[in-house]
Amino acid sequence: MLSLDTDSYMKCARCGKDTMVSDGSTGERFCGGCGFVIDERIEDSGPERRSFSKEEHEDRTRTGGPSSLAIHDMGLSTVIGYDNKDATGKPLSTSMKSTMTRLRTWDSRSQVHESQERNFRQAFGELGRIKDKLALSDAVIEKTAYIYRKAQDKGLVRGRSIPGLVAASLYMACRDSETPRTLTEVSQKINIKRKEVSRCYRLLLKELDLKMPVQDPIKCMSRIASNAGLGEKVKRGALTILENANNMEITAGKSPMALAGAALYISAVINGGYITQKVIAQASGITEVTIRNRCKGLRDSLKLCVLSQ
DNA sequence: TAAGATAAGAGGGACAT
DNA sequence: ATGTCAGTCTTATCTTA
Repeated sequence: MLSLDTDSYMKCARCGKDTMVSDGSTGERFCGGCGFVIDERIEDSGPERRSFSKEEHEDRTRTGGPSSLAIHDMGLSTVIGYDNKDATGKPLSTSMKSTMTRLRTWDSRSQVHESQERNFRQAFGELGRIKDKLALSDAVIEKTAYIYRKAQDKGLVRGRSIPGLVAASLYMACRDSETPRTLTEVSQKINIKRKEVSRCYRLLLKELDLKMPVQDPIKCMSRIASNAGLGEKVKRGALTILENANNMEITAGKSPMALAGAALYISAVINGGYITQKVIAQASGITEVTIRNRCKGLRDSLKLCVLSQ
């Protein structure tokens, strides 16, 4: 009798029933039948390309997957249809029509009822734009939304700048999914002071009790290499340099981008490629001075390496 | 002109008070 | 909570090859 459009139907991986329920606050999903939990559902990054109504079908290229954490209600709300027909297609009686009108009103109100949800809408209004600017994957955006929701649950949003926290969540999502984006990049593209983002990031790290992997210089390397137009051979050379440096334990506390850049520079020089420190510096977003300093360290470690062999 | 050196300052972590 | 300290990175400027 109600015409419901919902995309929450999903079979449980354990019991196979259509009883998956999602926790509205965190986006975690569990099976209402057997209790099977899919934690961190954003880990499975395959885009959901299902559609359950004509409108949604036409719309899906713009909105991404029909169920997204980046939509304020995760796209899981029910919508009461407007055609005033029952499930078999027969017109509704007059009294039922007025009932449905009333239900519709309450239904639409409840969707934005909580201030949390309004907050979330505000926070994610421009996320799509940012995604394009930083060339990020859907998975990272989903993770950003997941982290932001966690922060919201902890009450970290109140009294703080929403863009700052979104930026911090985004940076955190990048770190977590090993997508090398620097704090500076993120803050520049979102147009917030780096300091602010960095403060929020540390707050999240502390309050959410999360451990972030240290940025891998090797991941940064290929990015710098392509920025600077360096070849495969140079990259391989830089890789061994970085591995040596890791073994020598001189990498702790150093900026991974700087290490990667310095390794690439040294490798390029060794392999006869002509490249200036300036180019590397621009490609990595690190100053020439820092590149030089890292070069010094890496060269020392390389010398020691050769001597000990 | 590229590379190296030096100095001053910002921002943050560790640690003690 | 606040201050100090060592370490990193950045900006700016000067020197060297």
